[in-house]
Amino acid sequence: MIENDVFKALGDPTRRAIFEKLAGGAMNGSALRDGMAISQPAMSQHMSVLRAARLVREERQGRFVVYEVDPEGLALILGWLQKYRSYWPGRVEALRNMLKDMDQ
Amino acid sequence: MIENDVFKALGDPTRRAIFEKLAGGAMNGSALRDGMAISQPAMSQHMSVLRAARLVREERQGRFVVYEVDPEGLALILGWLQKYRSYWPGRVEALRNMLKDMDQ
DNA sequence: CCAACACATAAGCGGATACTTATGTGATTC
DNA sequence: GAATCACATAAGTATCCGCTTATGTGTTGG
Repeated sequence: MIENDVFKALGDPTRRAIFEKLAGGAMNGSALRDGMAISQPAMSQHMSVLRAARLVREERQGRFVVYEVDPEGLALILGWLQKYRSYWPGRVEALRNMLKDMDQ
Repeated sequence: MIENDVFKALGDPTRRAIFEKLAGGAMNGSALRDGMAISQPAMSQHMSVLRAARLVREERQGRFVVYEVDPEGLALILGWLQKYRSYWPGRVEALRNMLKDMDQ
């Protein structure tokens, strides 16, 4: 149940911070790590969780592994949210219209 | 950090099932419970988590507590997703397919 | 009143989770 | 080819989570 993995992955503030940083541009683990008070194994484990949730994908480049946002995970959340579209509040009306545009 | 609460709340399949059932219409705890193999205290605890995440709100009616979807929680997720909307477009196709699946 | 009902809270338990230190694997550079 | 670097994996630990049973709180109706 990958839907579960996405929500669980994002249910941790450290992983959301990592994801947000990655959304600014692809980078390797060391680059991700600096500025963050997190050990190398911890980062590696978080990346593994994010990858399983399809929020992040990776590509090996020499001795580096470059991580980048995988849109698939976001699409999973969007798909889940679609089921409850009728409850979306007026404040996100613009967002709803945007999805409508994308839908056709 | 309420954003954390939303993702954590949805990172449990039982709670997503409860939420989905509630999305079909407001109801009390006992009504929620039947058809689900879940004890009364467990349900009460789940409702507490969902309420804290602003995914559900409640209203006491006599000796019943009627629960209903609180759009605020969904808005929080949408708000979070919006930060990464530049990653959405490539996935419209997947979203459409997901919608198609859900339609049947 | 009090019995029945709807729900919340307390306490305890097993498994999951996020971290740590130590070590392994693979690639690069000198 | 040895040292170094980037990352993964192993193993241990403390905390968190979701469940259970038992009990408490508040409401309704006989």
